[in-house]
Amino acid sequence: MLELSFIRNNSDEIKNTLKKRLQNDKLEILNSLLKEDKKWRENRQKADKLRHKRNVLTEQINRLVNKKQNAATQISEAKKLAQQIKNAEETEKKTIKKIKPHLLNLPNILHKSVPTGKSEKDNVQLKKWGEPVKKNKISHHGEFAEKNKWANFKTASKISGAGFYFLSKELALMEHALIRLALDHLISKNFSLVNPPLMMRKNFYEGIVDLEAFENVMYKIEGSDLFLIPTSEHPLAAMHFNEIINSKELPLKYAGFSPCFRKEIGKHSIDERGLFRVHQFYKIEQFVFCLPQDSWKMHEQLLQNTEELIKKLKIPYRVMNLCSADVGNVASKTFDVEAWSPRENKYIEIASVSNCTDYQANALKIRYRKGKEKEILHTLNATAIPTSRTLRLIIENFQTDNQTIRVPKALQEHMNGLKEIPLKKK
RNA sequence: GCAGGGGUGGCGGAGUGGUUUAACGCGCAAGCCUGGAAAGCUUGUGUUCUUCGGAACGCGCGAGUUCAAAUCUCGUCCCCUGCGCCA
Repeated sequence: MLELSFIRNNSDEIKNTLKKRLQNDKLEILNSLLKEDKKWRENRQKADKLRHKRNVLTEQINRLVNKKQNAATQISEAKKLAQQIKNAEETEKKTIKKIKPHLLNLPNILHKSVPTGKSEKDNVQLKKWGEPVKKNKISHHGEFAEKNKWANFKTASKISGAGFYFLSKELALMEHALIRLALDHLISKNFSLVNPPLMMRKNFYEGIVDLEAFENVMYKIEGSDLFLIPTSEHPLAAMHFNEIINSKELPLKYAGFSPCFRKEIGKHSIDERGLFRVHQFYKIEQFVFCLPQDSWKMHEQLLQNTEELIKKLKIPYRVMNLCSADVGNVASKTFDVEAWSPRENKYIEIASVSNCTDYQANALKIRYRKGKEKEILHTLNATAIPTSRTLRLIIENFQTDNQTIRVPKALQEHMNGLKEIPLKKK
């Protein structure tokens, strides 16, 4: 959520961002917001004056009552004020109610290094790593997993629906290995590990998540205002809600671990037989609170951490600088890390690294203290490893001709030393 | 789930309808002092609006009573204690 005072003084910058993001329809929201804000401030002054009058009268009454003198005149005068104040306050409330949704609708300001573009096709490739191998004969990862009894999509979809899966045996073990690999890596970089709540109240998502997520992405718990988390990013952000953090303690670096629950209604369909677009997966997330002047450097560092992990897995990847139309509303700039899929002969999205600047922290009132100053700090989030997609890419990239998978070296120590799965029968 | 107690600034903690409308302490910051530091002293330290004089709001959150609410009433969330239930 943008700061109201920022919006007042920087409407041109916001207009510019809206145009770049292809959200011209929101120009009206901005105008209406500025209008309502002006109205609110005018009404505020009117109400303040009335309340001041009442306070003066109250003080007089107070003095008279203490001296045991008659205050009837003042009391009746104050009574007359009551209705006027009530009216003014009601107008105030109404205006605020109009302003709030507008605030939630405006996206974060794009960083100047974000390329202008119209769709994901305009994302700019920053770097490439590894040798993408084209393979003609490669099994579909889902079928391959089913054949080895590592996954059961049929039964899962019967009992839970499409987009769910049972994982078993070596593949289930590999999921744990991936989690452990990511956690160890982040802990070695001084991140502190957090297992957050898996459900969170609606008001803590407001202003830190895209509005559409409530409808399209998040599962609501019936009979309460709790939502299942689509990523540990959200409870990690909310963890320091309404706090003032001493600048000496910054940056705060967290490694969040949780299952992620997503409805994903929208442009993309759910995988019938696969581990790519699913309703549930595990994710290790990097989340950072830092000083505003440090956030862009931190953004690069988080990307580097994510890259290091994929390099450890030896999966070829490339890094994309998302263009203006593709950066999410909450972020100011986002890198996507895309890993190579030999089956599809293309790179597919596996991680996302965002600097949300003060957008989330403003909504959650997370500030830092530096001398006398108190300011909103910056938040960043980045995928370390998402399990299901990574498992798919391992199955595809390390399939051998004799229908086994080489276990990436970095995972072997977390898989009882297994070098290849399934074990060949002698 | 039931009963009782509670929620006050960055923290601890006063205040139980009306005396400048959050005392006092700690922490933090700036200044003085110092060769430098510590200690000490002084000042500052909730939010918003403002015509920069001030003003309004603020005691978990939301309603209400009253001329006036941290204080009274109702709802709600959370914490503590005890009992119950449970993996």
